[in-house]
Order: sequence, then structure tokens, then C-alpha cells
Amino acid sequence: MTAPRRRGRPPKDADPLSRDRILRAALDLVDEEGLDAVSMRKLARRLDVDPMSLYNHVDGKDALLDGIAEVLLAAIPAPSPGADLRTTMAALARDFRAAMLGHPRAAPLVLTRQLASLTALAPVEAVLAPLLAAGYPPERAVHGLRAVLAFLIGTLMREVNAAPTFSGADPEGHRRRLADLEASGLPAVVTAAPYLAVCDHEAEFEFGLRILLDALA
Amino acid sequence: MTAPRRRGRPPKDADPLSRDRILRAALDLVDEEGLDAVSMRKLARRLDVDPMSLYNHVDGKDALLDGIAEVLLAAIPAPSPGADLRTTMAALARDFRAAMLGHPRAAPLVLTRQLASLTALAPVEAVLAPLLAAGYPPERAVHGLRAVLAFLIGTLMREVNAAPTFSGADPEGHRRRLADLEASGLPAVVTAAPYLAVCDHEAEFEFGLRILLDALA
DNA sequence: ACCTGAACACCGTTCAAGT
DNA sequence: ACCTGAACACCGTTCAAGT
Repeated sequence: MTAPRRRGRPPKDADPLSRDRILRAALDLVDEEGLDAVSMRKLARRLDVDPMSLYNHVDGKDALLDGIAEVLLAAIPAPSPGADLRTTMAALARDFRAAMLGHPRAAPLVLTRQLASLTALAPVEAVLAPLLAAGYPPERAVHGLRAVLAFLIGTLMREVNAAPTFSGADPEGHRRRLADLEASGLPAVVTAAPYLAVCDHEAEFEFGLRILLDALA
Repeated sequence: MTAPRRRGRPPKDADPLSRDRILRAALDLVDEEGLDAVSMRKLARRLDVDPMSLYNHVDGKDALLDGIAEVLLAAIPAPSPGADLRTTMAALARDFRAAMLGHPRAAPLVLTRQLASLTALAPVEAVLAPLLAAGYPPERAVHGLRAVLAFLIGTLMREVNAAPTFSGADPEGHRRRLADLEASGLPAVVTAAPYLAVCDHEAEFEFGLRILLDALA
């Protein structure tokens, strides 16, 4: 059995606390138990530390959540410059999506919050450069960038919030949804019911990305 | 001074509690103090009622938030059927946006949560009908619907989260953002800096909507 | 500089008791 | 059927006390 913690600094054998270690533990916590389960106290318990110790490295709960979002954003690989618009944009969009799907329960933190926006300047450069090279006036290039970003955020929000059943094989749920749609009596809804009752997120993502890139090219 | 509340049913002169009255008070609370400020106890205080009384009409805090989202969705006017795709879709998108901007602090509830999806079948019909009439196969019509919806959600999420300053006239913040962008040294970012430093949400919305409708027409 | 514990002002919700 | 209050198991954060 371990001796009870005394006051003051911890024995030197304990791993020192650090912002980095805290953020990694927080992301683990979100992955395992979801966003609502995050609390300073529970996180401290996981790190075997007093709750107030966290405040030496993180500015409070809100800053902690911002920090998790940053960790997620940092996982997006750097864009390789120089390719044409379609290639660059599609690669960035797919990498962004992959990063979010790697941590679906934490993803709303980056999709929902006001990103400091300066943290993500490299991808912005990677997208704007080919747009400008293609002769877009800067104002229109920014519009294009923002339209694609909005689509990305909306698609991913749907994807990470969707019940895991909605996409995959849950025959019972699927049958019930289909029946509900067909019972609506609305003609176009009834016609499209088989496609409304399921959602292949990958296909939706690729479809939307394609028509947006078509529109910009 | 008012006599203290006794146990049991309230005196007959008090407005009876009801799901509807609770949801309206909750929406007011969100509008005034933001989503984080919503608590069952504070809401009960506003209604001059014991916190536990709310549970007779609402299934708990999560159901309360769902209820607020439904109220917001219900504020979208019914689509007028029969017009062509572009007219219908643009009208629906603008009405949806207007409803969210009417309650920007509550909007994330409908943008973020898994809508029961069956509550909003009328707009789905209104969008699918002209797509099918234009000869779209049902599967592609559903793709189109979902792409536009994703764009809408992403745009509105940015809009309701953005600092009010980012769009309007805050010369100091604007100057600082512009300086930061120009200091990045990234050539495309520097070129587009004047447009990256501000965001006219209305213009972004109309631009994205236009290119999506172009792509679908 | 960093860690700790007690304390304060809150939460959501269960449950038994009222009318 | 509906409302109430006490109680339980939690929160985030301030502040003084430790080393």
C-alpha cells in the first residue's frame, strides 16, 4: 500500500505534471467517456494529483478544452505545397476529416469553438496559393476557402454526432426509420425514403467535396 | 411581502407550470445569459417554482435542451411548395438562417445536436420535390440535400460563434488581426490578408449558397 | 515554482412526503 | 396529478498553507 500524499511538492519519483501530460490525459478521458464526462476533478484523479494542481499548468476548464482542440488540430499533417487546387484542397479536407474521426467525441471542440485561427495558417496558405495562382481575385479566393470550410465543418458535425447505427448495419433501426419515412405521405420523401434512411458518411463527404471543387474550378 | 410557499399544489392564482412555459423561459434564459448559464435550478428560480417541479413536464436537462432546439426549429416558416429548385432552396436556407440568427446563443443546440430528423420533414419534402422534378435520381437528390445542409450548418456555426467584433466595426481588433496576418510571411496569406481579417457573414452565406445551387442546377 | 486541502457557491437528480 | 424539500453525489475555482 502507498503512503498517503503529504502536502508540498511530490516525491521526486513521480512524473512531473505538465501542460502536455494534462492535455493528453484529457483527450484520453474524452475519447473514453465523452465530453460531458470531463471535469477538472476527474482528470486530476486520473493523474493522481490534487484538482488544484492542474491550475498551475492550465488556465481553467475552458482553457483545457481549448487545449484539447489544439492537440487535435496539430495532428493534421502539414500540407505539401505546389500541387494544383483540386489535389491540395481534397488532401487537406481528407486529412482534416481523418483527424476528427480519430477522436469523434472530441471533434466538436474544434468544430464548435472559435479557433484562434492563427494556429491554422499553414493550411490556409496551402489552399489560397493555388486559388490565387488560378487567377482568383483575393476576395473570391477567401470566399471559396470559407465555403469549403463551412461544408467540412457541417459534414463532420453530422458525422461525429450521428448514432453509430445510422451509418452501419442496424437492421431494426433501419427498418423503423424507413417505415416512418414512408408513413409520412409526402411524395418526394416517400420516393427517396430508402436513401434518407441511411447515411454513408464517406460518400456524402466525397460528393459534397466534388461539387464544391467543381464550382471553384 | 409574499407569504412563503407551502408544500403541495400552489395557490390557484399562480400560472400553472407547463412544458410550453418552461421551454419559453429556458429560451429567454439562453438568449440573455448564454447556454452555459442554463441550469434546472436557475430556470426554476425564474419561474418561481421548486427545481423538482420542472421534472413533471420535462424529462431532465438534456430533454430540456432538445425542447429548446425544437422551439427554434418550429419558428422556421413552412416552405411554399411548387416553386423551382433555386427559389425553394434559397428561401428555405434564408429562413433557416434567420431563425438561428434570431437566437444566436441557442442556435448551437439545433446545429450541434442530432435532430430527431422527423420533426423537419416538411422542408425535406420542399427541397427534394424540385430536385426529383428536375430529373435527379433519388439518391443524388439526397446527396444534394445533405451537401447544402452541411454548408448551412457550418456557416451558421461560424456565424453564431464569431465574436460580434469580427464582422463589424472594431478598428482596434481589425488592425491587430491584419498585422498578425501580414507578419506571417506566407505569400498567399499576406496577399489575401485584408479579406481574411474580416468576415461579412451575409456575403459568405450568399456566395456559398450560390455556388452550391449552381452545382446542383 | 509548484503542490495541496479546506471551503464556497454552485450543479442534476432520486426519493419520500405532502395536497 | 402535480408540487415540494431534504439529501446525495457531484461540480469549478479562490485562497491560505505548505515545501
